[in-house]
Amino acid sequence: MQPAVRLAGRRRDPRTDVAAIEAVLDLVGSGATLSGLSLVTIADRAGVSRNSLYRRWKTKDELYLDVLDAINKPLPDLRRPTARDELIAHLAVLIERTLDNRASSMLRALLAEAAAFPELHRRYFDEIVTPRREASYQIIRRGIAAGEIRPDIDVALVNEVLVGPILARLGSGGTEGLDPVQTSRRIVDLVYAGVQAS
Amino acid sequence: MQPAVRLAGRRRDPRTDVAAIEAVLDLVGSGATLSGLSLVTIADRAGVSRNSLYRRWKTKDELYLDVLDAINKPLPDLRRPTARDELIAHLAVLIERTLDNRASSMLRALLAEAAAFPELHRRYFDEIVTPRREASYQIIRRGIAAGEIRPDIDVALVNEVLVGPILARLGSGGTEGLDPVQTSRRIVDLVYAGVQAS
Amino acid sequence: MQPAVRLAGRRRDPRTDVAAIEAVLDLVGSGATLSGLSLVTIADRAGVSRNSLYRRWKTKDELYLDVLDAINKPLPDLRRPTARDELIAHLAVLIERTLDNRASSMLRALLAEAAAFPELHRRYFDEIVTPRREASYQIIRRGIAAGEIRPDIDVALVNEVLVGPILARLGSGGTEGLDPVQTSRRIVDLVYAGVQAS
Amino acid sequence: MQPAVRLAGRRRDPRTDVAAIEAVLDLVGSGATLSGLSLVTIADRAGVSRNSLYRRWKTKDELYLDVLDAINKPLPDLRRPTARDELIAHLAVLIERTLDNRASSMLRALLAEAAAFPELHRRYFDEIVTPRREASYQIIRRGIAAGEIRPDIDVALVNEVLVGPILARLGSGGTEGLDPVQTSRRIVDLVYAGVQAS
DNA sequence: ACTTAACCGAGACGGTACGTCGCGTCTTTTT
DNA sequence: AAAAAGACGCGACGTACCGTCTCGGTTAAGT
Repeated sequence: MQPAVRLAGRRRDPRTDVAAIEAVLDLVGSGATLSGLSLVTIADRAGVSRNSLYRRWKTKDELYLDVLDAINKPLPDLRRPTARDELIAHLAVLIERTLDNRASSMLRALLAEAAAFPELHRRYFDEIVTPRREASYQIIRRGIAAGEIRPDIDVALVNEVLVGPILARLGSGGTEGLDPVQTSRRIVDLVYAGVQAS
Repeated sequence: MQPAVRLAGRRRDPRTDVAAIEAVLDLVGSGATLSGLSLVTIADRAGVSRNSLYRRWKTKDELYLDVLDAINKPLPDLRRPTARDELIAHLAVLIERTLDNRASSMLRALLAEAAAFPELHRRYFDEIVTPRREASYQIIRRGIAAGEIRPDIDVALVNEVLVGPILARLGSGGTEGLDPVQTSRRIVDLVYAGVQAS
Repeated sequence: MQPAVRLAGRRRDPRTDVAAIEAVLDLVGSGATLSGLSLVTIADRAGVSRNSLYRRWKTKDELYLDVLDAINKPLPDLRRPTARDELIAHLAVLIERTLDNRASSMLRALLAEAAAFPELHRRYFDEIVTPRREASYQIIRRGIAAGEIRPDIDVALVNEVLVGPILARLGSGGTEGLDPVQTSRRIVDLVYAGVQAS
Repeated sequence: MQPAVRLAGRRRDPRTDVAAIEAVLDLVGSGATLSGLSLVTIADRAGVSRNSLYRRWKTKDELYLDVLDAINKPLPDLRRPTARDELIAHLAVLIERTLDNRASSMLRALLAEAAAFPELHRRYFDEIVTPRREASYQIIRRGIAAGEIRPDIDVALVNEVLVGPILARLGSGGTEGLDPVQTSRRIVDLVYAGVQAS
C-alpha cells in the first residue's frame, strides 16, 4: 500500500492515525451511525484537519477498515484440562469484550448497516465472527472426542445456545458490572446439565 | 391531535399513511439508518409529496412510532399440554417473525441507534421485547410448577439460552429457508436434555 | 429558456435577480475580479442564499451575461444639424457612461480577463463596442458627404482619435467632476482644427 | 534585505528569479489575474519549488514589483529636427511596446485591479505612465515654442488624442502585424491637419 | 578533504473557500 | 382543506488550493 521508500517531504504525523481511529470509536460508542458519520465530524473530534484525514483515507470505508483492525485482538490460548473449562474460558473472553462499550457499539453499528458497507461486513465476518465460532466449534468437538459431550448434538446449535446470553445482553446494553467468569460458568453449567427435571 | 370537528375541504387520503410506513420498512430493510432517513427520502419512495407527510407527522420519531406499531403484532395464544410444546410454539413464532426481513431490519436498526431515539427505544422494549420475554418466563415457570423443568434453574438465563440461535441468525442474516417449528423443536430438545454425556 | 407554462409551485422571487446583479456591479466596482468573484461572495453581498443563485445561473459566466445586459443601455438618437454637433453629442454620451463607475469597472474587468471569458467578451464587443463604433462611423461619413469633413481621412482612425481622451481617463480613473458636453466639445474642436500652426 | 555577510552554504540559483518572472508574464499574458495568481501556480509554471519562491518574495506584491521592473525599459532618446518627427518616433515606441502581448497584458491586468494592489499601481503610474506622458508633453511644448504647433491648444488633450488609437487597439487586442512607424505617422498627420474640410 | 550552512524539491499540515446536496419550511396552483 | 410542485434559507459535505512547515539530499564557501 505504502511506497517502499520515501525520498523526500515532510512525514505524516503518526498520532493523526490513532486520533482518527479513537475519534470514530468514541463517536460510534455514543450513538453515531457509520453512514451518519462524516470525515468532517471525525476530524473535528480528533482535533485534526479534514485535509489530513482525506490524505490518509479516500472514503469512510477505508477508515472503518482500520478501525476494525484496531479492535480486532486475537483470541488468547484457552487450553484447559476439560472442554467444560475451555468453554467457560472462551465465553468469559467474549463477555469481557462485550463489556468494552466502544468495540461492541462498533460491531452493533456495523451489523445494522451491513448492506451499506458490504466489504466492511465481509471482513467483520471473516476476521472476527468466524474465528470466534471456529474456536468454539473445536472446543466442542474435542469435548465429544473426549467423551465429555454427547456425540449426537449439532455443534453449531450448541455454540449458538451458549452465546445466547451474550447476544441478549448485547442487545439490551445492560452489561454493566457483570463478572465474566462467573457468568460464563453459569451458562455452561446450564447447557451441560439441561433443564429437564430428572 | 386531530381537530375536533372537520368543517370542510378535501379529506386526507388514507393510502398516504400506509404508503409512508411501507416506504420506511422498505428503506430500512435495504440498509437505511433511522437517523439517516429523511422525510424527503421517505416521501419520494412513497410517491407522496413532502407536505403530506409533514402534515401527518411533525418529526421522524412520530412516524417511526407508527411504523413500530405496524410491525408489532400481538403474540398468539400458545397454550399447549406441556411446557415443552409451549416453548416450541413460542420460539417458532419468534423465528417466523425473524424471517420477515423488513421487520427484523427495523429492530436491528433501532438497536444500533437506541441512543438517538430514546422514546422509540423505550417503546420498543415495553411493547415488543418485554412481552416476549414475559411470555417465555411464564411458560418456564409453569413447567417448573408442573415438575417438568428443574426448579433450581435461572429462568432468565434459560430464556436467553433458548433465544440464542435466533439472535445468532438475526446477526448473520442467514435466515433463508428455515423451518420455524422444526428448528424450534431442535433447540428445545437440546436445552432440555443438555449436552453432557451421560 | 423558461418552460412555457408553470403549473404549480412557489414562484421565484424576482428581487433576487436584481439583487444579484447589483451585487456583482458593487463588487466589481470596488475592485473585484470576474474570475476572483464567486457565487458565494455574490450571494452574501446580495443577501440571498447560495442556493437561489445556483438555481438561476449554472455558472458565473451566465450571471455575468445578465449583468452585461443590465448595463447595456441603447444609444439615444443623436440627429443634429451638423456632423460636428452630432459628434459632440455622441462623445458626451460616452463620457457620461464612463462616469458611471460601476459600469466602467465592469468593462475594465472584462477587458483584463477577456481570455478567461471568451463568450462574454464576444458579446461585449458585439453589443457594446461595435454599436458605439458604428454610430461614430456613420456620423463621420455623413460629415464627409455633407462636405463638412475632408473625404481623404481614415474614418476608423478619426474615431480612435476622438475617443482617445475617454480611454485615457478610463485608465487613469480620474473622471470625477467632468462635464460631458463641455469636454466633448473641446475634443471635437481640437480634432476638427488640428494642432498645426497655420 | 540580504544578510551583511554570507559565510557559507549553497548559493541561490539565479535562474529561479528569471523563471519566476517569466512565468508571471506568461500566465498573465494568457489571461490570469494578478489576484487570481498564486505563488503555487507560478512555481509550477516556473518549474521551481514553492519554497524557492517564498524564500525570495514574501508576498505576491513584491514579486509583481520585480515583474514590473522587468518590463519597464526606459524610453530611448527621441531628438529629431521637428516636433512632428519626434511625436512620430515617440508614438512608434509606444506602439511597438503595445505589440508585446505579455507586457501589455500585465499593464491591462494591473489597470483592472488597481484597487487591490495600490502600491503596485502607484509605481506603475510613477515609473511608466508619467514618464511617457511627460515625454510627450515636452515634445508638444517644444513644438509650440518652435512655432510648429498652435500655442492655444491644451497640451494634455493633444497627448490624449494622439494616444487614442493606441489605447483603442490595446482594448481590442488587434495589434497583430501593424507597422509602428507607419501607423504613428498617419496618426500625427491626422492630428496635425485636423479633419475639417477647408 | 572536511565542515557547515544555506538552498532545493517533495510533501504533509491547518485553514479557508468553493460548488453541491439534502433537509425542513414556505408559497402557489390545482383538485 | 388537502395535494403537488417547487423555490427558499440553512447547514454539512468532499474537494481544492493556499501559504507554512518539515523533512532528506545537494551544493559550495571556508577551514
